Amino acid sequence: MSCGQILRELGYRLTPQRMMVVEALHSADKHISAEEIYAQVQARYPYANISTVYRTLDLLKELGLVVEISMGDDRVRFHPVDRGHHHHLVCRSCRKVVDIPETALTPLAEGLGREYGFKVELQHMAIFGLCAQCQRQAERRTED
Amino acid sequence: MSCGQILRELGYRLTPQRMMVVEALHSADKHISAEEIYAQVQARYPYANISTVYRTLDLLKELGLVVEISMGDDRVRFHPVDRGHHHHLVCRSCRKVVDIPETALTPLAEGLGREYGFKVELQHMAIFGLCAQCQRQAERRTED
DNA sequence: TTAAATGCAAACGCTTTGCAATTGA
DNA sequence: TCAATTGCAAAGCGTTTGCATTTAA
Repeated sequence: MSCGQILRELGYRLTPQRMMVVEALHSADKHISAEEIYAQVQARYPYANISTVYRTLDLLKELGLVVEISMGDDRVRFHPVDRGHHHHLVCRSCRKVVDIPETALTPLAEGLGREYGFKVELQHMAIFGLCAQCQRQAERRTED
Repeated sequence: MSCGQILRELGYRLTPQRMMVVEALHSADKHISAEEIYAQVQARYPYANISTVYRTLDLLKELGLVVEISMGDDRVRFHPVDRGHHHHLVCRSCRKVVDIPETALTPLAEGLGREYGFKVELQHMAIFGLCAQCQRQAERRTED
């Protein structure tokens, strides 16, 4: 069932603005920020307002249809959950993001569950560090 | 060697303001935000300014003496590295933070290094999810 | 003595909010 | 019809910046 249908079924109005936000979320091949969604919506409907975008995203988050993730910069990004789960290796140096499968973290999640009773949120996790390329650059600088 | 000594040795001025920021960082038993540091500094020296706190934190970060970590709320927190490394299980529901040893993440880090050439930043990582207590509450709500 | 550091005030960028006008069901 | 939703404008919040003044070395 689509996000739009779910909204209507739960008694929320399916406004054009909400539809456009949902479509922008689904059209994105990568995680998308509120401002990027707003830009897409505004291109189709110039009177659209960014506060509506934020309010729609809040609603979708509340309903569990969308997850929010921080990639280390200050703007938060969004992703529809029906796209499947995966995680992200975020390079602190070049900001490149590599996606990794959900399974890469299941052993960790199981371990933390066993040890601490903590249920790791396995929807979208960002792991920060240095990518291979930036590691090599860092080594070169150290050698000089 | 203390942060203060290191600063001076690298040619930076050891001002009272910088000393107070460093002391606030070390006095905190948990990770501390810029505003919390500012509050402590201001209590001792009322003319202190929060921009000086931010500038000092930037410097300490640059020198690798302090790490920055986001616990999911919008304000970033800080921790002196000489306190040792560890990680955090942050409950998205009650915001409680449980510290776990660095070793809890080494298998994951080794795996990601092997598979993707990615060097996980093992200084301070925040892992989001649900604590045991909030899991039970969530279950109870579902049963009703 | 003087470059580095501070205090101040203003700006910044993202996000939220109050309120009157609009609109989906 | 009428509560839910929107657009607008303004504020909120943590953080950053430009600049004149002060200060550690």
